[in-house]
Amino acid sequence: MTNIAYLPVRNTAGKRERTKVANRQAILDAAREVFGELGYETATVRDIIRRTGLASGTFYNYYRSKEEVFDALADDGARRFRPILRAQFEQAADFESFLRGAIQAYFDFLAKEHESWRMNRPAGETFPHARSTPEVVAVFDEVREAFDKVLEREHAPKVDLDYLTAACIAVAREVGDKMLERRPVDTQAATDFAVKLILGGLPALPRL
Amino acid sequence: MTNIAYLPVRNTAGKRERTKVANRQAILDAAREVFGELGYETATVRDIIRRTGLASGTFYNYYRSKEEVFDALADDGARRFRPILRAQFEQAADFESFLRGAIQAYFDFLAKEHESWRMNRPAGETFPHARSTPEVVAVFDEVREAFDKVLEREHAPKVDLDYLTAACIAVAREVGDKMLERRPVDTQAATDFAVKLILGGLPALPRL
DNA sequence: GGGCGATGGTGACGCCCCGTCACGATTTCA
DNA sequence: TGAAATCGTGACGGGGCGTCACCATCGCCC
Repeated sequence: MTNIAYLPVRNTAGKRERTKVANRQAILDAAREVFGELGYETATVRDIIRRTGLASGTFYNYYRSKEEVFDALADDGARRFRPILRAQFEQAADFESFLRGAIQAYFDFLAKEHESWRMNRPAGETFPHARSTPEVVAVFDEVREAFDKVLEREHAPKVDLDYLTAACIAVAREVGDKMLERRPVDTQAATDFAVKLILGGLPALPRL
Repeated sequence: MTNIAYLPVRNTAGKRERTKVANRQAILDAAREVFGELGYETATVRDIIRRTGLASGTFYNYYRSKEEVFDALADDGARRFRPILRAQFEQAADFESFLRGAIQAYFDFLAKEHESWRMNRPAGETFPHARSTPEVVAVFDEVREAFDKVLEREHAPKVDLDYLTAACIAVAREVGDKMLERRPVDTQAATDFAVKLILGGLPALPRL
């Protein structure tokens, strides 16, 4: 009888494998903290790795550069947001409810992440706006696909989907940013604004 | 008779002053080229200064860092765009014509600048999205002011001006970016899209 | 026009961060 | 249990950064 319960922690593969995922995660966590405290520009690879207690060389066993670890963080965010977006799509009755659900979800997501990012960052410091990492592109594509399907379902006139997607994401991003600067942070109001702008504009768009 | 024509090049102040503006401009020009060829991240202060033939120390007599010279370039663009924007405002009959004029002007401006920036830059390389330099903030403020006045003039209902401005600039930026990726670059179509989206959305916006 | 103080270009220098690599410890597998 | 593979380690060379003492040149005034 090979009862797994008798073997200590055998349920999570070999030790090598375990420390690998642990290190990768530790670096990611440290990077999130350091970027939050020092700002992206100021932070150095060594600031990040120092916080993990690992040696400097070890960093490069996991990521090639500060940029790559930042992208990994962005990917991480996108990966966590994707299922939320998908859920909104699946339970949405029409375009309006999808749009509202998606934007509301994004703003809530933003507000929640806000804390873990902007912590003590020196004012004025800015992040590189999310790059085109695979997962981020995937979110963009997913939004376009969802738009396509929902508008198709409603027999809405064909419009420039690429522009529409870009515009919607742009509005969500920028209004989201402004929202975070206000006290109190009102995701409801911001959502209402963004949704009504887009929804009102949609019928006026040039047809293809 | 102190005829200026007899004095050679006395019209442009002393030599010190002249070389100063010349150097500053040379650095700015070199920076534009280098950023265009190498991308912002890859470019170094020494890449820039090397192209001017000046010594490395001289760079720091004019700018404190690569970031600052980039900001100066952004300021430069904003400063050149501002009068265009202002002209659109002054000759606009109503909100629609102002919006259309401003966005068309911005897209034309973008398309024109496009050449001098993206030259041979390695694909995927990205610029830090325009920072909050004074002149850039001024453009943002000017847009908001213009919106305010035009909407006031038309007795349009009060809406969240900050969100509206942010949203419009966001749409213009992002649709502009996408526009530049297409061949041929069609500023007309892009303008039409952006204007109709915003104009359609405006009446639907929540009132204050 | 000549001498003197101020201005600003110069490039070597020290500093720090980067990415690598040879080494050794630890784990895996037979 | 011993050999092989894996991976953490930190010292090291390379290079970009920002500074500074030096000196050529300019502006100014006698």
